[in-house]
Amino acid sequence: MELDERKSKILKAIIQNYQETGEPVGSRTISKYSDLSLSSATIRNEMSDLEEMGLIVQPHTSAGRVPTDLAYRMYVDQLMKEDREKENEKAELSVPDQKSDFLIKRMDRMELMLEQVARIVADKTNYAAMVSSPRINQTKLKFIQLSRVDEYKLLMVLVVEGNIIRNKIFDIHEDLRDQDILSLNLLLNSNLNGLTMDEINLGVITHLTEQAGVHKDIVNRVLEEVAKAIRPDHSVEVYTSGATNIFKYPELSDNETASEILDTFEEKKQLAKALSDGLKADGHQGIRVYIGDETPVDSMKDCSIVTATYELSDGLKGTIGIVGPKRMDYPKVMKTLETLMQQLNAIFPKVPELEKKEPDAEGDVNIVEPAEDEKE
Amino acid sequence: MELDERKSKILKAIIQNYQETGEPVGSRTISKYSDLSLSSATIRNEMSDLEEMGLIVQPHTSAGRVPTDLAYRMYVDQLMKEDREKENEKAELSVPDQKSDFLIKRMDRMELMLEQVARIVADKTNYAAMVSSPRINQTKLKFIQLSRVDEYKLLMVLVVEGNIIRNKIFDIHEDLRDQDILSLNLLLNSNLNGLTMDEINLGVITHLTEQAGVHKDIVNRVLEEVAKAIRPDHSVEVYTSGATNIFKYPELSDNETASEILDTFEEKKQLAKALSDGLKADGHQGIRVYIGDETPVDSMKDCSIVTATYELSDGLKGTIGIVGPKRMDYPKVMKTLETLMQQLNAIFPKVPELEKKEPDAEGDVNIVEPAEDEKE
DNA sequence: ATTAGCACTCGTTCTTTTTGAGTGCTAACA
DNA sequence: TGTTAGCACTCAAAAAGAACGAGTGCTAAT
Repeated sequence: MELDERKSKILKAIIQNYQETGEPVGSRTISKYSDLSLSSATIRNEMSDLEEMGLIVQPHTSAGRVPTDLAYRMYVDQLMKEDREKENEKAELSVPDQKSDFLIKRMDRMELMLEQVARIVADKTNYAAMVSSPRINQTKLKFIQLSRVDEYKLLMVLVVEGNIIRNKIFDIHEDLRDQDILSLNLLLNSNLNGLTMDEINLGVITHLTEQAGVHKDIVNRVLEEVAKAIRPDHSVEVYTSGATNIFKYPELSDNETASEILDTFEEKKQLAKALSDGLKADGHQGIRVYIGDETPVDSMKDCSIVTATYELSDGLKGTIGIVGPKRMDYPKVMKTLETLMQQLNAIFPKVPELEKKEPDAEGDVNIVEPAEDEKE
Repeated sequence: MELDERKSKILKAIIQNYQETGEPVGSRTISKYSDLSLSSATIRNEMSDLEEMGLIVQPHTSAGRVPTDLAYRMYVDQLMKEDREKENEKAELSVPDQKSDFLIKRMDRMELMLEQVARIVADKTNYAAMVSSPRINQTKLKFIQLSRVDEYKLLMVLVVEGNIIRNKIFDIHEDLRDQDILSLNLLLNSNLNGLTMDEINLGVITHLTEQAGVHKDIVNRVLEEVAKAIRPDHSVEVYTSGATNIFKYPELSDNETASEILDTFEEKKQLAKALSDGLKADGHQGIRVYIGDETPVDSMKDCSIVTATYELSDGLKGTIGIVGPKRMDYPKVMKTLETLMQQLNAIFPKVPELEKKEPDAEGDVNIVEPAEDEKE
């Protein structure tokens, strides 16, 4: 059977109506709701066809129709598109940044900012939001330094490309003069700086340990940490917000389902997996839509997930995702994500290296500066 | 009216039965359940008295009785105590530590460890758990260092007592020779190390800025960060786990209530407030119980909260809390928290300063070392 | 003081009835 | 040939009613 113009319109009307009400939608409703003026009887005939095509089903005889996953897929891939040009109701969500910070107090850490982004998206859309911290793909070591903290403790500071900082405190049991520390620093910096994971090969390592002499175990421990710091797929944090929004959708808020979904949100590992999925293949403009069974997470078979990939200046890529009922407002969600991406890109311009900062009097914040102690 | 021996027993029986079943408990049940062999009629008379005393109520005529908040209060304060000596079913929960780390992979950060503690407690009790990171009361600055990262960026590393590390990257717009950095470091360390918040007074500050000469704005920015790092009541993280456990208790799992509670768990600020409450006045062994309306959080009027204060070696104090229905198993929960405290204390012994670490070959972990970049 | 007995209450559960939204089909119409 | 009015039919959900039974309070006997 053919999905002609009229059938499309009817299907779209059904989807949109169902999106709003959450109730199965009947022929009479469409007859009035849509602009094509047809009697309910005609609509019924068309609906019958649509059902045969597997695009809608009725929960029981004498109920209205509900779109199937297939219909949503079709909606997202085709039907929706046509409207999207017109629809220009400026999605005015404000990403917290340094300049217009009326929404946010201080955003001096990436972590806070991602949390805020999640919150804003969740508030704006009324769905649940999740954001994965960017993961680094191939990072250069930029700076390394050892310093003595007290008699038995050595502090190591690593800075990698993107100004991500990593600290580690070592206990030392051996004698170590300040002079030794100095030369170790020199040794490490001159040999390691600017190198990527791959470039630190056995040659470099043996050279280092040889040079280190008696302190070679310190060098080894340093190398271990370096490896951790620049390892490509080092684990990813996930920030979430608005998980309880699912209670706004009856089809998700029976205890069984809700509990499972919320569990997943608490146990962020699975979310991380779902989000990193989107990183691999960039669909249309980096936005991907998973409908029902397509979702990579078991507990969300009754949901849809929309993800988008963001990229910060240093090539740090992360994903932001929205979880809602299958009847979610796809156009709105996708629009939201799109403008969000644009804004993020505007804030973090893709200047290859050494982007010059405009010197603004006070507290000009380092955008990528996640490393701090765990407080505040 | 007098709460005699028998009434106590009956009340206790009611509470315990209700704790298990969640259903109003009737006279017949008690007549059989409790060891005092009395007919249901007698129990009924006593119950009538208990109701008059405000210790139990019936949801409606012809229903069993349910304990009031007052009854729980009495139970926690008195009734329960008697049994607690006998009850020695060793609460075997294993705090993740370095030695017995079968439960945990790597605990090289406080953050991870607190998360794990929350998880374990939640799993063990079947209630929701929350843990606040320790807050520092009066901290000394231990170490400070500036280093150049690249032409326009200066990295500052602070270490404060307890080996908490804080990083900050400054943009610099002025000329700064390596020699200048060295002397700045010298200047800062010799003047600030070992000082607490209070001791860094105007005298010290003016002396510093004077000495700094042209670089006095750098010093100012450093001081600003120092202030943040050692500020006494710097904000507190809260780790939670098992929030969805509330679905196990029907009285909490209608959508309205559940949604509110879960919201509170997502919005951790309120939890932080509730937890910090316990820090102030140490009740019996640091364990406090809030029943129903006593809870400091509005959305948890239908819950009870049990909190305990833990203290790590460096005088870092935090709170761990358990949220459950008012009919929670108080003895079990309190027991759990008690043994947990003991274990934490065992792992972090209260040696005043410079606790000697047993040198174990590899990766001897710094217990208090929260500061790292946001990954892993 | 305790208890057996009994009438009474009232939420829960099960069954029945009613309602109405929605369908499919047919026959008439343009 | 496509559209529509009309009508019988279905079935979930809502409303109404009946039966149940857990639990109570009271009284009278022990």
